[in-house]
Amino acid sequence: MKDGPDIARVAALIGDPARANILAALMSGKALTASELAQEAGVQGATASAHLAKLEAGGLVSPRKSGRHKYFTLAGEEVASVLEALMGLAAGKGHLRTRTGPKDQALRRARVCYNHLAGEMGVRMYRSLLAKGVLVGPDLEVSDQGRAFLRGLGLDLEDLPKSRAPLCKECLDWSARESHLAGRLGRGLLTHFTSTGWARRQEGSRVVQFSPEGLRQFERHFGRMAS
Amino acid sequence: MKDGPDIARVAALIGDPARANILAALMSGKALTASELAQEAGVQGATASAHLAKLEAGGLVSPRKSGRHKYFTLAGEEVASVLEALMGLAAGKGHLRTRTGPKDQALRRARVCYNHLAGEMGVRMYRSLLAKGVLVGPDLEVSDQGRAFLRGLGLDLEDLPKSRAPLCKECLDWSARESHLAGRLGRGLLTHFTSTGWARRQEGSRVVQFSPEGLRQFERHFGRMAS
DNA sequence: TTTATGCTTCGGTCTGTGACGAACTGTGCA
DNA sequence: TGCACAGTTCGTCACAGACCGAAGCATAAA
Repeated sequence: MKDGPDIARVAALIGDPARANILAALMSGKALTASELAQEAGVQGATASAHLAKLEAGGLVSPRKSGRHKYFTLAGEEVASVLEALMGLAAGKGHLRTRTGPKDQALRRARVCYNHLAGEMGVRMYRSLLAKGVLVGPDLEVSDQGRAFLRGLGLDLEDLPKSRAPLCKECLDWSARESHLAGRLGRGLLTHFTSTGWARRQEGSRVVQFSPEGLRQFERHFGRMAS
Repeated sequence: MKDGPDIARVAALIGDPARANILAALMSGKALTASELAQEAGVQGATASAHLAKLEAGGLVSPRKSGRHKYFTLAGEEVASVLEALMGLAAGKGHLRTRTGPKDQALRRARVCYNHLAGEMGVRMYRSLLAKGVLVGPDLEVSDQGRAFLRGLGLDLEDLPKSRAPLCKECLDWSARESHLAGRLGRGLLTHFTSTGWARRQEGSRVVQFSPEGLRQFERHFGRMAS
């Protein structure tokens, strides 16, 4: 039964603790330099460099040189998806790295997944968009009324950066075990929330913090959050 | 940034070639004995036993003793999902284990994913079910007209084995890069296809072979397949 | 230029772990 | 009762690869 793609290579790449830490750090969606990643991973620069070379060769991260710095990002949404799915498995088995604390609570509620909103609030938003008929069909197209709804939020689809990446894509959530919205629209919504001041990214973590006013607005458009 | 679950442990578990082969073999959905898995993985019995113990401790496979045999299956749909997602990544990077041959073609067209239908035909079926309104809403509930449609196929929801597992669940396809249907209904549909003789499982592989009549029926209900 | 900094390459050490054969346990069949 | 077979346990071995410090290149600032 040696059908199909070589799964072990990719998994082994993710399977090293240092590399896993690097990838987890990159899940924030930010581009980080080699030395920042070395610190995140808890290893020396030389070691991190070797790890990053492997990740790059394996197509999991993309480098971008800028001056004497080298910035790394995840290679794409698909990589982020797999990482979230793996977190789902690990969390389900109770292999939590840290005991569930207040920070963990915040992570479950709202966090950045690569470049879009995840956690309970991300799931809530996704379900609401489907229920309202903003996203329709198997391909998650934006309906006409959906465009109107988004404009009501202050977001115009035409303003989104154009690229070959799909407009809408679903991504499985490790904490809520349900899908949330990724893709260009997912990214657009998150940046919209932060740029309007409804939410802000917590420094050095993936937590997304909503302001009281931002939460009120969020609930007005997407329905009430439990508790 | 040591947030979240311990992803490295699970990934390392999958990252060993022998274990990856074992898991890939179990993706057929069949329960296999320790020695069969040893052969699949290409290692001696003792080695396989050690690997299986680790996989079991990690919660990726579930054992079931029967006489002097010990059968293993994947621990659940979620595990299968992650494996498919990993295959997607690996395939996308061109890390194909084998050069694309006729068998690979057949795998892309229709194959078993744990216990349900995947590949182009699985994706086609899933999209058709959504378009027809058989499955509705963010939770993929079966509508009333959906029940009628399924009865027309000869499948009664009441006949499905009851369990706590969700009725409908989506699973990402590595070859088509779109979702297909998992969950109890996904399983029910595949077994329905095989029990009516529309399709049969190819021995020792994950390929699903549709008979001419079966293909005709499939297309009548779910729309025409390309080429 | 010189100096400082970020990253990579090189050489060397060391731990982890995957591999095997052989011996042991337990179940089923004759 | 004895044999055959499935699976596990144990001891040993060997290799891969993770890690570090120091030296080597770059690029940017002084």
